[in-house]
Amino acid sequence: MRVTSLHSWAVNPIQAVAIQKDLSERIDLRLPRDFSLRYVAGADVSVDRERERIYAAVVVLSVPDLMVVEIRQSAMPPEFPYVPGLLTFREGKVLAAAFEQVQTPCDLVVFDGQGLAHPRGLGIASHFGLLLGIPTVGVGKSKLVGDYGEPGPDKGSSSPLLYKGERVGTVLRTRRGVRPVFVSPGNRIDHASAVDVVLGTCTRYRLPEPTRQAHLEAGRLRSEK
DNA sequence: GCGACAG
DNA sequence: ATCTTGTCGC
Repeated sequence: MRVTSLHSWAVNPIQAVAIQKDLSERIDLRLPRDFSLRYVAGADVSVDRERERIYAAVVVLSVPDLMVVEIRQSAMPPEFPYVPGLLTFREGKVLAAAFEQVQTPCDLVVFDGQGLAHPRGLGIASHFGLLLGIPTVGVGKSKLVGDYGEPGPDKGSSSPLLYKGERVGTVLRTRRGVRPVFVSPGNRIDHASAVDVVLGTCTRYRLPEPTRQAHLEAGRLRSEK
């Protein structure tokens, strides 16, 4: 996959915020007219503070069978601290290196984190949506910003996530009884479609397969040796 | 000043 | 994110 160089990764928190404000203006929540989901990818990272190493994995699955068809990994020293709201600048560089190796023509990517549901409207899913040029969805295990009502207990139950008077995502129950996940559009996708993609890629676990598989692969890379 | 705070 | 086996509950 081609990762557009819209900016440097060698920045400080002040510059990172400026980049987010600038890029957020380019977010488009409209689904491409010719969109069809044949291959979906998932991305995630694992961090080893002891070895001072951050491991990334991008896994591609076919749709609708959800079989893993490609796995790409990358590792490097962390160069940016974890700061709520600036996650992309900690995980971005190593993730980009993994995406560059992907050969399968992916139609959409699911990220472990927020998309639109971010202080400046540019969570990791939105940011990479711009860098990759294809639809992206953010699926966070917890909330970063916004208010919501607890969704019902059944799988598929949801409630809108609101922030500053706007809808920024959906709090979605992906399995009966489990804690809900926070789904938000990255770029080039709407709220309803984002939820459809998540429900369509969830099997027997709380997290969708793309992200779940990526999480496992990042962990395996970290464990080898 | 106080509370919130993706991974 | 990460430290970590068994165990309580649907």
